[in-house]
Amino acid sequence: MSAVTSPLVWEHVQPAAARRLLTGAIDAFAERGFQATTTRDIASRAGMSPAALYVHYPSKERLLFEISLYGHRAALDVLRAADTGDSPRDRLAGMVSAFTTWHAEHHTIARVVQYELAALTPEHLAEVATIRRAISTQIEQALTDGVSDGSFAVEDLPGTTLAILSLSIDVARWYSPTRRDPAGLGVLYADLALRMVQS
Amino acid sequence: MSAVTSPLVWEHVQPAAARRLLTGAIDAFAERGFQATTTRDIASRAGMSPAALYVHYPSKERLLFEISLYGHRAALDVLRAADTGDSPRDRLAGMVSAFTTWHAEHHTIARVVQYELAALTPEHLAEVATIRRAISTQIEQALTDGVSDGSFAVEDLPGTTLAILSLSIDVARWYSPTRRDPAGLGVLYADLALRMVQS
DNA sequence: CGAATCGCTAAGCGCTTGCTTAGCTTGGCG
DNA sequence: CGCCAAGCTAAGCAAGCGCTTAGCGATTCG
Repeated sequence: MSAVTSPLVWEHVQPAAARRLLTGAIDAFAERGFQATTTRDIASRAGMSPAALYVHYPSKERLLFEISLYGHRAALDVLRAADTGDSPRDRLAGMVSAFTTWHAEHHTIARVVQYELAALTPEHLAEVATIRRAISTQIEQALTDGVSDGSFAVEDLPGTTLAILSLSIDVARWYSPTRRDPAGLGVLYADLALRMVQS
Repeated sequence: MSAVTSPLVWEHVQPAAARRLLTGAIDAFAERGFQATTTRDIASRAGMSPAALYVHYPSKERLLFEISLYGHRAALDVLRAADTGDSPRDRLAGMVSAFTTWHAEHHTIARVVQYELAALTPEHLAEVATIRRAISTQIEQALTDGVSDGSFAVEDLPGTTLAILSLSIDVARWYSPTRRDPAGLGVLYADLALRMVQS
């Protein structure tokens, strides 16, 4: 489906120079990490002088926050859009498949989203943590419903929720586009998740 | 020594000042990341002046390499020591349980091991990559044996190997000692891994 | 004893960092 | 035309970086 496989769209970031800075920052943060990335590096990826960055963003951290916030929202949107099955089984399979595929397809931004949380200010981290809790709840609800109707057998509900999310999230750490295709990985992981919980 | 790093034994690092620098570096790297950690921070955790670090280690990167190398070797040793069951089922359960427990118990060093690879020099990274391949092989062999004797049904062998390892490794990202105990987590994850592959 | 060695500190070097300042160019509009 | 705001650059500042140097006190040993 298009929501899952379509590339991330950044048209809402205006003007174009701000957008070039943002996408350049995503690449740089994913490659080297936030701390090892210099404002000079980000600016040069956008074809600008270092000072131009501060016309559009007040700080390097703010750039990270915009990326993190948008990335978290996109991931939650993908999860919710995939939560459409008729049975808990279909819902879980659809969500794990979509969430995994998203982390593979957008592994660059996913890496920033998942591994640079510590570089955010406490206020910005709190804002992002709200979205993270919603993501977790989305999976946990499907598991709860499956236990209720007898299709799932789950002893440790929070632990199993965490494990399933963890599996998809860790894709961002190791994924490389030359190794396997995102959609196929989504199918494999949906199957593994189902086997983990089915009664 | 901090409570976090005490479970691992570092007596082989001599003299004691070098050991204090190393364990201080583990805590600092795990907390802030390699790039955000200063040599002044590491030295002050060991109760020394910054210059004293260079009496024992030629560079900050070398300190990371010693930590990464020892951590990888410890993880591989734990896996091999747990590969003692009579059946593929027992072997896989034992290894996943031990590997997961290790990542929870030593999540501080595990974080450095898993997330600071990019800060190593190419030569040091290559040395560590050899151990990582051995870790992967250890799990893959148990799966292969289980498929051969019919106890496992695995369609995508490298993909499933990666998923099982990924599940344990990601524990280092989120684990906090206040949330759950390492041994219980090992048992849960061993069960999840078995359900993923059993025929 | 004197000389050498070990483990350490105070001071600081050369460089890079995030960010600021001053000023230029461009295009829209009366 | 003159004026101004938007978007940019060149230059640079204060602070902090990894790492080096010079030298000091304690210990070891011929």
